[in-house]
Amino acid sequence: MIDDLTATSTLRSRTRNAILEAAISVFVNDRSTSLGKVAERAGVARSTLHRYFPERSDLLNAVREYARDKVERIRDAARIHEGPASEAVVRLAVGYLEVWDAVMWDYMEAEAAGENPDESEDVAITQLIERGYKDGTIDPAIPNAWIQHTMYAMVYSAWDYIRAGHSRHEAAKLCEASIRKLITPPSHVTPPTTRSSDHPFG
Amino acid sequence: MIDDLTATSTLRSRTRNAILEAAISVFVNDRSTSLGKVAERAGVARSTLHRYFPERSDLLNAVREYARDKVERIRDAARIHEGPASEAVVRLAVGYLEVWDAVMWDYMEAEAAGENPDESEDVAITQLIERGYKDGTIDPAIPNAWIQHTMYAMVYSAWDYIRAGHSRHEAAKLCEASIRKLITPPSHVTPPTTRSSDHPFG
DNA sequence: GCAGTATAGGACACTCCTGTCTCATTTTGC
DNA sequence: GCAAAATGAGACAGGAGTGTCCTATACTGC
Repeated sequence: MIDDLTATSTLRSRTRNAILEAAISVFVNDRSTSLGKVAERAGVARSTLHRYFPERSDLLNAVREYARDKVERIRDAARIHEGPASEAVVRLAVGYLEVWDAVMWDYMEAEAAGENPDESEDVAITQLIERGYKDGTIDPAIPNAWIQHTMYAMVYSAWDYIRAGHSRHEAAKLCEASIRKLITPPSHVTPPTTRSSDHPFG
Repeated sequence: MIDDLTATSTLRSRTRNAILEAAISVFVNDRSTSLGKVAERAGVARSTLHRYFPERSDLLNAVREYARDKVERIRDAARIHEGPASEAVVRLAVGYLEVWDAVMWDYMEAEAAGENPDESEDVAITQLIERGYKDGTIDPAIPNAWIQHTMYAMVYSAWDYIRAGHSRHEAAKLCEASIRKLITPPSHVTPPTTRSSDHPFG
């Protein structure tokens, strides 16, 4: 689990983290949740919350940064420059599943802020998919933007599948297999790094 | 376009429909939008809105019913009992794309209301997929619930793809092709009803 | 054209959320 | 154990949304 993020075990940062975690977990469902409920969720008095984040916008900005860091950390861990591009995409997706609330936040932020078409596209991921076109592990007939959309959609599916009562492990396996199906070129066989002895839906 | 739904051209029902359309289009983005903004969006005074729906909950209930009807109408039009099950799933998905706001609403409602696992599963769709397992057009290795999740996810992807500036036609095509990739059994070739001369990503 | 109906616009009290205070209590670091 | 720091609990005014009401205006069917 990636939980002790910036956990400099001092009280201040523990409280701050508790508030941010509560905020992100609550705001992904309803962005207009009252600060009172955020504080309650964090196990903290509303006055304390205001001490850390004087105005609502301060909290929102902090959550923005917090989520961005969280997602970037996962992206780094996915080593998207290593191995076949298609497998890197799968690793990235499974990683995203771990910090879905932050990913969701980032995604919504990008949508809300960016009025330009496809501003939500991430440069690093766009390049990763380009690499996949070249190394032959991603079907070049599928537009880059569409692959990004469907990757996020699969992660969301998996997260929702977990929420519906299924195991995280099963959801991750299904998510992996589905993404491979979506992006693998028609003629391509199972990528080398994957143990092909396992049935995709084991 | 499916627009003149219950359009009994009388003024009352036209106003009512305008309010409901405005409500659903606004609430899918932010469930807590003020009634003033809903009224403004509908081109109607707030007092008029209150005349039709005295309390906020009345409007919410009406939207719930309105969305449900809209989705059911699309489902009927998709003729899910005809032809290969996989193609029926594709037809259903493309239909859902037409009334995405209503589908989204239904989905969120089911999630919010249902605390039981998988309550969001729809009986008719569950049976459709079961039929697909039997007629060999849907991979029986993929769990029924997962197929439903991914189908919704693909429709969402397509809708978001459109919102990002791409054409509705392209989004629908990509959605179709992706769903086929996801659910078709490994050994299965292009289903009979589809013109196999077209490249899936034309 | 006329009576009946529907609407726009605004006033009003009420509730909830917000941001700012203050003060007592608890926890930390030494 | 003690001083400093952090927290909890509550008061308070201002703002926004809600629900109810009323009146003048625009529209409908006959």
